[in-house]
Amino acid sequence: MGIVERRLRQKDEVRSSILETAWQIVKEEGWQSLSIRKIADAIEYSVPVIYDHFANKEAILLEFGKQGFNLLAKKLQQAKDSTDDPGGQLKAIADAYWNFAFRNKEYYQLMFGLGIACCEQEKCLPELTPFRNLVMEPINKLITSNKNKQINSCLKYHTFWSVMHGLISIKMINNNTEVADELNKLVLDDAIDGFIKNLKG
Amino acid sequence: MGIVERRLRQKDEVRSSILETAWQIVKEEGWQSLSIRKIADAIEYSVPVIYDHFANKEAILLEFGKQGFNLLAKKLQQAKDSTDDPGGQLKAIADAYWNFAFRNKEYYQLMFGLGIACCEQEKCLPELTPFRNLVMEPINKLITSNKNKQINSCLKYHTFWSVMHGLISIKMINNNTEVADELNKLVLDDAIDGFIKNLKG
DNA sequence: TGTTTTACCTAACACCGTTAGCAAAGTTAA
DNA sequence: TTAACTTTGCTAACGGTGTTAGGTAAAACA
Repeated sequence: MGIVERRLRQKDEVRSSILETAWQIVKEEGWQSLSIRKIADAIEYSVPVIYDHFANKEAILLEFGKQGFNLLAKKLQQAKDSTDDPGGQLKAIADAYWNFAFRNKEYYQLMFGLGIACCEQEKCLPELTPFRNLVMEPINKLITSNKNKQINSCLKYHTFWSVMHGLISIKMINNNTEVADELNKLVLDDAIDGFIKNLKG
Repeated sequence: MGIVERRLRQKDEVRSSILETAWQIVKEEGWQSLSIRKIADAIEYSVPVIYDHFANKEAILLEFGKQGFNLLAKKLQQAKDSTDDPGGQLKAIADAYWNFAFRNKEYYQLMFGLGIACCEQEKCLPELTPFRNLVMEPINKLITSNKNKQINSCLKYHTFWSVMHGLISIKMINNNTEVADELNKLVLDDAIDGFIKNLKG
């Protein structure tokens, strides 16, 4: 009897509509003004229904954080697959990371915004491992083709990531004030070029 | 007649005690749990009194943001004054910036935390100009002693700052998980070394 | 001493996240 | 078909938030 299945399906539909609606609110008003009551209003259910699907508000934000990490991983994979040259791969990855951040500002802020749901706990860090492996491989290749093999690749991975995040954060903070958009692209290229040059020795 | 002066003095004392109390709460419970009512309770005044001194809660946070920028500027100035060698100056500045961030975590998060009072508006950016000038000078010196003088120093300043911020943010997000503390220092040195090497050409 | 300004408070408004408890509907078994 | 049970969804509340309107009592001034 498919009754129980239909029920599960219906429950899943409510869950989905919660996420969809929440995401729409985040996109339109920013995640700071997302509220349980707004979601409930929009999906035309009462407030407590939402708590049948999510433990609390943070769990909803966390869901988006995970979505973001998965989407990012996909984009970075595609970037890496676009070429075989390790240096080119790093450049492509950096570019894809950059584009992801600004084409999905809401995701990025949710994923890395200080003080918010995701990434403060260790829980959600597993989603980062694909990223790590992705970046680590070309770095390792560049190092092995280098004279000075004493370089710590884990350290280099960390540097790469931090540099990326820094460039993006500062641009997001400055928003459209002060620094022109083309300049920001130059800053990215500059930093990544320097990083790769440094890797090659 | 000093009556009006005494009054102003008393009013200033209340203002100061608001800021002191607020800062204590921020240090003890984090800025996310700072509330007007908590401040009012602690200073033993009613809630609306606080609005005689600050337009709203954000204005209080903004005040701390400004304090933070001024303190940072002082620390960086000291760092720069510690040596005459431009490369050494950049290193010292980077070190001081790093230390400031982690010794004054609350300040740093208030200054750069996405979605919070400071630095989303253009208003508070003036406080950043000392930092800019400070970093720009040694960068310019390094460039002029370089063969390839086509390098844009404004771009380099921006890169320097972004890299710094990225390293710090990622460490703050990861907190004490995953990456050891000594490694983080290495990452900083690595990135800044690479940056300076790149500058020298 | 009466008038005006200032300081301060109570009480409210409109939100927020979260939960207890109840009513209605749907499902199952006798 | 009826009775028992489970699920679903609601109302209403609790305790919290930022913010403000309006009134009172004290202080300063004429």
